[in-house]
Amino acid sequence: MSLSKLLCILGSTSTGKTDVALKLAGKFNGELVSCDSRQVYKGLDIGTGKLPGEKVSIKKGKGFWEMGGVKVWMYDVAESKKEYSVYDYVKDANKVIEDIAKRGKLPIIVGGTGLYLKALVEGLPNLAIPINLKLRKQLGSLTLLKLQKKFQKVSPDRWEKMNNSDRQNPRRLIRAIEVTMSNHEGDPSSPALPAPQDDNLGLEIIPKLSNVNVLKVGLTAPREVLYQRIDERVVSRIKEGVIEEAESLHKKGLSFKRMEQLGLEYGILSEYLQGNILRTEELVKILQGKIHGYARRQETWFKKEKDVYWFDITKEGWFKQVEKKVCTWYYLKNDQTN
RNA sequence: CCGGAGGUGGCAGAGUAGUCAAUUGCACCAGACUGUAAAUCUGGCGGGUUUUCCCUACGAAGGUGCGAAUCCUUCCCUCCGGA
Repeated sequence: MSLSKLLCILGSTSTGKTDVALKLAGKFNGELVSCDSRQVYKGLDIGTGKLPGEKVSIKKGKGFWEMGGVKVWMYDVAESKKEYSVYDYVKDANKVIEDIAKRGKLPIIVGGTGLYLKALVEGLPNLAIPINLKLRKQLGSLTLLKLQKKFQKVSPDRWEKMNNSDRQNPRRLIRAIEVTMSNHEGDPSSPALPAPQDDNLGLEIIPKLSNVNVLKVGLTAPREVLYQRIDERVVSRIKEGVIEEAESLHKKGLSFKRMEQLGLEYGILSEYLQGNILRTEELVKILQGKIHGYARRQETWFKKEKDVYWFDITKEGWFKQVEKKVCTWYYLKNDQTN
């Protein structure tokens, strides 16, 4: 792969990642690659914050959006009715990144979805084990207790290693069973194979980004500031027409059930459109609270992310420092690892 | 001014004499997370250096009682109806 450098801008929602990425793209000849589990869907625009905070011209090209002359990829790559998972994301994003690099541009990943970012940059061992719809449907009707029993039976050793929170998480249990069953080659009664710690099944299909010089720039703000920004953004998005956006998505055939799966704005908006929330004042409050929680979850995930250069966006001169950091990294020869 | 309803922890809202520091939801705090990740799940959430321990708490002040958020009295306040 001709790829050599990769810039990641990460951080929780409403820290202004896209704006920063756009500016850096202008300076360092880059193109953006969105790493967001919801921006991949067509039609979810206002609610997922596809549009930058600062005013720039927007054109839609083939497979990308163009903002102020900068290409932005991985928007609108999936239909909102269909499920699109990390697996799809890693596959598609890899192609996009490779293509950007081939054209001699700097790929800039703009990420709010920690799992996707991790999968893309570091790889995810079990990614190649596909979803087994039949099995999921079957397991989906079981109670928590039955799921636990089933998993204990199918893979006692992995059960032992599982933490308490995951043991009570039906979704995780189902996937764990799915992974184990696939290792047993569909026969749960056959002897268990070693836990797929390091299997590289997926690596042939999904190349991990190896030998790449990655710079991770993280954006943060104190809680109160973050919450305030979120609160303001909720209000302005309603003005921009998220409600109408959700409404038209539903008219075009997106079921309320599916909207709920999409979470946050769309999940709550679907409640609103169904009349379960009456006043928009209340809608705003609920949205704000939910997004605070989301931001918190993102923070706890990103806290563990290694080698991140963090910048507090409330500190004087933070952007200059970001630029400086990126600049020295960008012009550094690749063999002089930093 | 009269009649009716009511004042519970940040909010909403249970409890209506002992098992209540007080169900629950939200918010908030901390955390997990190898294919739904804006998802899903776990723990905490009056104060006191761990505590089967103490203190302060259910509008305020008194009272009854072994014991009150829960009963009685007065007061303050809120809401609805009548004037």
